[in-house]
Amino acid sequence: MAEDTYSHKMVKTNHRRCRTKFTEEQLKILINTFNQKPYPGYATKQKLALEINTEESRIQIWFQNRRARHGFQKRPEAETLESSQSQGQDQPGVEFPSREARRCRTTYSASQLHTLIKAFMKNPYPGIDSREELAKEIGVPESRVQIWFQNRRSRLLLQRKREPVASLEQEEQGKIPEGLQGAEDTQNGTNFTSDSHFSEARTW
DNA sequence: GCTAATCTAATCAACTATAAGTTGATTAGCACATTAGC
Repeated sequence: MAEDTYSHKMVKTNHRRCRTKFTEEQLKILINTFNQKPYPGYATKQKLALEINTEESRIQIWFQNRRARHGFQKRPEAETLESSQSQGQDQPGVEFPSREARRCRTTYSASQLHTLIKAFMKNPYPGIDSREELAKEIGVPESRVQIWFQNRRSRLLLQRKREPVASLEQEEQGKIPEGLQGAEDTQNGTNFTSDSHFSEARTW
């Protein structure tokens, strides 16, 4: 991460991403935007990121945490461009404008996928350093690598639950990532066991 | 239909201030998260 590029203070940690420390001015802008637009689209997040000189992915996380911790009403379902104009009336001052455009969907090439899958088989929980290295290698933002690993783990867990027998056979044939077979995470010394289904072995 | 993007809820962990609260980062998702682009 080009942490020196950004104006917020970064604190070095071992395996996780450095904790972002927003300045008062940055928080003021974030809170102000949140009060008007608790579900910003990609364009808004990008604009905010430029404005307060941070990464768009940090804005995303900040909004997620903010929504979760401030008793905020969940996003109304089935918003449409036409009907959404009247949304948000239950919360004075809060807009639920038409759902803004998402980030453009990333399309991975065969070689990018090959690299990602290879890395996943080595360690399904890469730390920030590994993710950044991978991101650099395949030429995508680190945040995309993080999302790819999240989705990959999710799909694999789902697949294991739906087809436990088939998954076992795959494991026997070595098709399941080592991380599910008790391989060691060399970055933090954490052991992953197949029974743990990833999460219970997380001991940051 | 597949899967990237997004979401909630729970939890970990750094920080501030010195025991506990705040908040950024990470994770799973269970009648198997949902939404949406290709």
